[in-house]
Amino acid sequence: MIRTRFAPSPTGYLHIGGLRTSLFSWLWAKKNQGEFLLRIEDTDLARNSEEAVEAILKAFDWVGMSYDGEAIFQSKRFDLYKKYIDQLLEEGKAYKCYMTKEELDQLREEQKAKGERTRYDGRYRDFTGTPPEGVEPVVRIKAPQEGKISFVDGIKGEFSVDASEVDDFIIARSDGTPTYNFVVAIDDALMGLTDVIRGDDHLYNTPKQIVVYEALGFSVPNFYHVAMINNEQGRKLSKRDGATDVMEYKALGYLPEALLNFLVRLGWSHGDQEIFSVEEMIELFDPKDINKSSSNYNLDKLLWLNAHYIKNKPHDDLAELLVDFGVDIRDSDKRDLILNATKERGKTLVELASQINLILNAPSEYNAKNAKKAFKGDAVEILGEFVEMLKGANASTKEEYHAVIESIVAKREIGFGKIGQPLRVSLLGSMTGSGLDEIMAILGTEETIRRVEKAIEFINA
RNA sequence: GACCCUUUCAUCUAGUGGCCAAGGAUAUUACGUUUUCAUCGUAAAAACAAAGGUUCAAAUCCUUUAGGGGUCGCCA
Repeated sequence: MIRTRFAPSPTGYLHIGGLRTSLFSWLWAKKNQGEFLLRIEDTDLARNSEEAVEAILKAFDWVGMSYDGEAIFQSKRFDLYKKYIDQLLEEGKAYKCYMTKEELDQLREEQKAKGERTRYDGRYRDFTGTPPEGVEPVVRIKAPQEGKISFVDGIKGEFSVDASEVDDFIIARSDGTPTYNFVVAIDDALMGLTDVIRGDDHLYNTPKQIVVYEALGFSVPNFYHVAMINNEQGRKLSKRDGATDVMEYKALGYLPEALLNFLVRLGWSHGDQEIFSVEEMIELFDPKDINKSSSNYNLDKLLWLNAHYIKNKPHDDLAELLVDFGVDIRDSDKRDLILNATKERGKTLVELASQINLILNAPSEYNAKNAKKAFKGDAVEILGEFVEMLKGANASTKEEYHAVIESIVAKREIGFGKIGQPLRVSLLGSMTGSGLDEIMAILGTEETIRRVEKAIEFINA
C-alpha cells in the first residue's frame, strides 16, 4: 500500500508551496487507495504554536483534503526518540561529543577561511578519555567515512553525495532533545511511509536521514523532491508577492477547486490538459510526471481558472459562498436571474459580489464623467418616453423588457446605444455591466422606473 | 566561498534522436458576436540560455560557460 504524508512544522500559516507538495502526496495516496498521513513537526517547542496547527488544519479543510488516522505530534514522542538514541549509543553507532558551541564556531570559521564546506571534524568519534568538566554533551551519529551515500529520487533521478559531505551530525542536543533529521527518519519509518514527496530544499537532508535509516535497520522509502515555486519574476516567493497563506485565497474570493487546479499544474502536467477536477487529478496524477525545474507563480492563470470555476458552479453553491462576501440571495426568487447576469463578470467572488451589489443597490450618485457622456442631448426625452412605455407594457421577463427597448428604438429610429447608455447609467450609475434587459428583469418595472425617474430629475436639476 | 539541483514563447507547460521550419494554455494585440462591459469565437505575435562537440539526423546525448534556485545550525 502506498502511504504518504505531510509534515509541517507549526510555525505559521499553511503556505501555498506546502499546499502543493501535500496535494501531490495526497493525490498519490488517493490514486493508489493508499493513506495520506499528517505529522506535526513540533520539536522546536519555542517556535511552535497551537494556533499554527489549527491554521494548517483549517486550510486543509477548506480545500477539501483530509488525512487518514490521527495526526501525529512529534512533541509527544520524545520518549520514543530517546529510546532510539540510547540504542544507537549502546550499539556504538552514535557517541557523545563534548565540543562546545564556541569550539564549533571556531572550527567553522577556520573551514570557511580555507574555502571548505563546514563540517564537524569527528574529534570525539573515538574518544575514550575523561570528558571535559562542565560540558553537557550532544549525541552524534556515526556517518560513513568513505564511499557514497546514494538514492534514486523519483523526480531528479540518481542522486549521490560523497560520504565526506555528510558529517557526524547531531541527533540529540545537550538538553537531550532529538533533532530534526533524526526524528524525521524514525517517524517516516515507523509510520510505514512508502513515498516521501517534499520540497527539494530537503534534498541535502536525505543522505543524513538515510544514515539514520541504516543505523536503525529501517527500510528506505521512495523520495520525490519537488522544485520550489518562485514568484512571477522567477525569484523566491515572499510575502511581498501577494498571498502566500492558503486562507488568504479564501478571503480574496478564490474557489478551492481553482486553487488546487492552479497548483497541480505548477510543476506537473498531463499532456495539454489544463482543467482538472479533483477526481481527474486523482486518476491522472503520477509523480513521474513532475518537472525537475522550479516554476513561477502566475496570478493571471489562477484568475482565469477561478473565473472558469465560478462560471460552472451550481447556483446553490454560489449563493451560499457569496454570503461571506456580503451578498445573501439564497432565498431570492431572482437568484438565478442575478447569477446568470453577473457570474461571467467576476473573476473572484469579491468581484462577483460587487457586480451583484451594483445591480441590487440603486446608484447613490452618478459619476460626473459617465453622466456627462450618457445624459447629453435628447437623453432626457428618450428616458421620459421609455418610462411612459414601460408603464403600459406590463413587462416582467428579460424578453419583454428587451421588446420595450426595441420598440422605442424602432419608433424613434435611433441606435440601440442612444437609449442604452443613458438607461445603463440611470440604473447602475456605470457605463458598463450586465445586459439591460437582465437588469430590468431583476429590478422589476417599479424599481426600474424609480431609478430612471431619479436620473431624469438629476438631469433636469 | 564550497557542494548540489535546474534552464523550451512574458508565464505554466507538451516534447525522452527523425512525426518539431517546436504543440497547448494564460497573458497581449486584432477582428467578430454583444446596447456597453464581460463571456464566447477566430486570428496574430511570441521560445529550445550561449558556444562547442557526437550523429546521416539533436530541443532531446556529451563538454564548457552563463543565469536562476538550494544546502552548508545543538532551526525545521
